[in-house]
Amino acid sequence: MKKVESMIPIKTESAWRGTSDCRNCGIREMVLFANLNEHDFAQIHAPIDDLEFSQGAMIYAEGSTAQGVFTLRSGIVKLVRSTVDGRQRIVRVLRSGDVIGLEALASAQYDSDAIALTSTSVCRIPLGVIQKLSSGSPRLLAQLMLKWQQTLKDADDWLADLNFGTARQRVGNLVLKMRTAENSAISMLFSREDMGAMLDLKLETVSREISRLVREETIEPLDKQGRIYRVCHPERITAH
Amino acid sequence: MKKVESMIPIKTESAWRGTSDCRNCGIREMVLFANLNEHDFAQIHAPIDDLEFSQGAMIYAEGSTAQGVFTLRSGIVKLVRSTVDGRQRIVRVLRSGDVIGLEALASAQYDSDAIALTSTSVCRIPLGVIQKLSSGSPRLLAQLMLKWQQTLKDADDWLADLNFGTARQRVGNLVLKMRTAENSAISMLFSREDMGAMLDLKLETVSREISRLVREETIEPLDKQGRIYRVCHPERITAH
DNA sequence: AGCGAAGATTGATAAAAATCAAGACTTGCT
DNA sequence: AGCAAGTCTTGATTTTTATCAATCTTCGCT
Repeated sequence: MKKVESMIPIKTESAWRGTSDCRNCGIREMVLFANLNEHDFAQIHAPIDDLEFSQGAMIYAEGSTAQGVFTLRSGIVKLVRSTVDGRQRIVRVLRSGDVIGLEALASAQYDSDAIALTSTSVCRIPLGVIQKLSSGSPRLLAQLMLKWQQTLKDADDWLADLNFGTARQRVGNLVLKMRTAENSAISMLFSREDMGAMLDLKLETVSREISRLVREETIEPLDKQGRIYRVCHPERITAH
Repeated sequence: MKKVESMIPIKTESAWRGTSDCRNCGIREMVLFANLNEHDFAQIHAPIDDLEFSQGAMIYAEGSTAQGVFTLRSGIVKLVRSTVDGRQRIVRVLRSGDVIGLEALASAQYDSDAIALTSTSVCRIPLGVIQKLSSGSPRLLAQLMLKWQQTLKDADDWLADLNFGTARQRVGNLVLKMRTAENSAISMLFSREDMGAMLDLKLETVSREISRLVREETIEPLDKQGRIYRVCHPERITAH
């Protein structure tokens, strides 16, 4: 009953880019180490690796033993679960500043596959580092709570916004959700098959709804492969 | 555009049943205070209230300021979010031993409505108690991580299992998920409208699929209102 | 530049679910 | 017991989405 996709060998190439200098990290305010002080940093004894994954590479597999928690510096990552009947369901998509694999802190294993949708740069923080800091630094503890809460809210948002209503509404809401942080008029999408797995729609239906949005001039394609769009009239998606 | 349901005045009756004696709580192993010792308990200075909510009562509202986190001692609670277009979406259902409103720890407000589906008994733990203990007790901290992780996994499970596939599969999976802890052959369901809001199906579709399961003798009704069923052949739901 | 593979689009048709509508069953109330 | 309100069930029909199938585009490769 295995689907063809699962036959394709999973790429696992990742490149070690060095050890992170967290004190001077460009996205430090967004992530776990946001408000640590020198005393906190002094307690970090294990190296925090800076890793690079290419598109399609698997960052970790569902059920595998966890070495650490990841911070997504750049790129887009999908969390995939296999359902009872063997199909693949994308439960969420993560972007810069998000924490990947937080669940490992509690159970030392991952609850889903994490796969890079674009080439991706992450920091891997060993579980021991977080465990040590969480009891010693109230600053990290607060940040950790915040990340748990954001992750949970994200999960619920994903369910409430993207898996409810007609195909038109779902595709529209995904377009809105995938607008970039830098420019809220630009939305970066995925392959039609991945979008289908996110929205519980078939890829043809996704394609039709995207085409319709383009035809109605609500969005405008900016590339030739149908991945980047300008959102001209977001209000037309929200409305109705 | 408001739906009729939202016009119905929300019942808020709750009864104070006293102050909890957490040391001797019957479900202590299941919940936050699982492995606290005497020293930890001595640090609890605010009273933990034992509250009772009747069916349909709201435990808290989305966006409201949080006084505490709740532990569900008995009963069933739905978490409801209003979507952009004003409809109601049930994001999850919680049962005995689950923690309600964990998100309040990070942001001091709740991310959804919590409404009792049956009459319900909860403990309310003031935020301050958990904040104090989480920095002082590694035992509570570990338990807290575990609850975050369980809650997140629950959310993702809900999405992957219950909002994917045909109406038949969704209703079937809900029946399986709602089997009671005491007797895995008994499943306790909800109003067809609530089930629809959980599965993103219309109530008539839910009704038809339940009828079909009964007709095919996969499940057997045990009450007259269609809330309690015996699951005779769980394998028929999983299969195909 | 031409070829081939992978992905996207579009069309025709079938299947699934929503909608509209009627009737049946439960339960609480007087 | 009888009535009323609410919920559940079932049927007929329409709308939406899936399925099957045929191009069309883009992009990497030689």
